[in-house]
Amino acid sequence: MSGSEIRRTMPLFPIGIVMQLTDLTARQIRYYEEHQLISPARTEGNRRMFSLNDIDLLLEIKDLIDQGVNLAGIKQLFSAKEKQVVTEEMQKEAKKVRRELSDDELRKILRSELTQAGRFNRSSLRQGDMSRFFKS
Amino acid sequence: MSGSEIRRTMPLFPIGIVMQLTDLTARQIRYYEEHQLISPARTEGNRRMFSLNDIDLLLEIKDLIDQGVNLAGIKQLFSAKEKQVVTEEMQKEAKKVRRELSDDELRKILRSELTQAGRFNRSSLRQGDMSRFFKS
DNA sequence: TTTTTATGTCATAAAACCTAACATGGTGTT
DNA sequence: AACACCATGTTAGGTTTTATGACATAAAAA
Repeated sequence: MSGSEIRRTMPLFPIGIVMQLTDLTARQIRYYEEHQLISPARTEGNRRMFSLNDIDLLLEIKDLIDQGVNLAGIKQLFSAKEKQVVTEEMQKEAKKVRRELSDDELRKILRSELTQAGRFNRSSLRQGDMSRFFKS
Repeated sequence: MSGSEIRRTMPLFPIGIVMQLTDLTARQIRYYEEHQLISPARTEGNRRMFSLNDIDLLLEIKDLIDQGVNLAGIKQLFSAKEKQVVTEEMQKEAKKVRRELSDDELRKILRSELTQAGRFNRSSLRQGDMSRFFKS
């Protein structure tokens, strides 16, 4: 493991490249940032730098706009998705905890989970997948 | 398969990012280009844009320089590697052809290959592998 | 010692990007 | 119809980043 790893969150691309990759105009990209659908990093000199995740988000935004969803709607969908991620993590954590519980306690938890079911929207957006970008 | 695929050869990164990723100075990168170890693409406005492959090459150059190899040597190594790639393709092709040959002809070919063995340097450079960059 | 190699540094010019402001075609409301 | 708002286009003026070319220099090679 070298020290120079890049994450999907690492800011790599200037806006010009992102324009090509997403087929959005600079105006659109900046507008979406202004409305907090994305938050690209900035260089010391204040230039936007986008990560792979940012590009995924922009592609999702584009899809949704093509489907007639307005920015307010997209914002809602995004925050719903965040919630979903949170609940997924909660579920994992719950599983961990369960293993350390007695069967008795486990039954209690299961019962309470069942009575609270359906709290969150379970439908998922198309997951951003950069694999279509990186062919060898 | 969408129309917006990115290949390892697709010019994506400006020199500033490449500097961070490779820990080389702009001067070094330009010098290596001047001596034809890399050939990054150019924008309409004449700015260098680097692909993932370019970055791999730069990292290999850096490694070799750290090991005391000079630019002339690196150039040789690179063209040797190209040759190797070619021979690999030749070998594949040869395999294909062999399947269409009679056992008799096959024996002839094998004999001639054996008598000509060791023509090319078989040692391989560390293959550039961007997987260290793209962690999820 | 002289030359070559690899890199640093500086000056100048241009490309790419920034923000801010105003313009405009739809869409929805009164 | 008149108005307002949304999403985007366009233009202007300023800053950052990159390009090239020239000169400087330490280390290695000749």
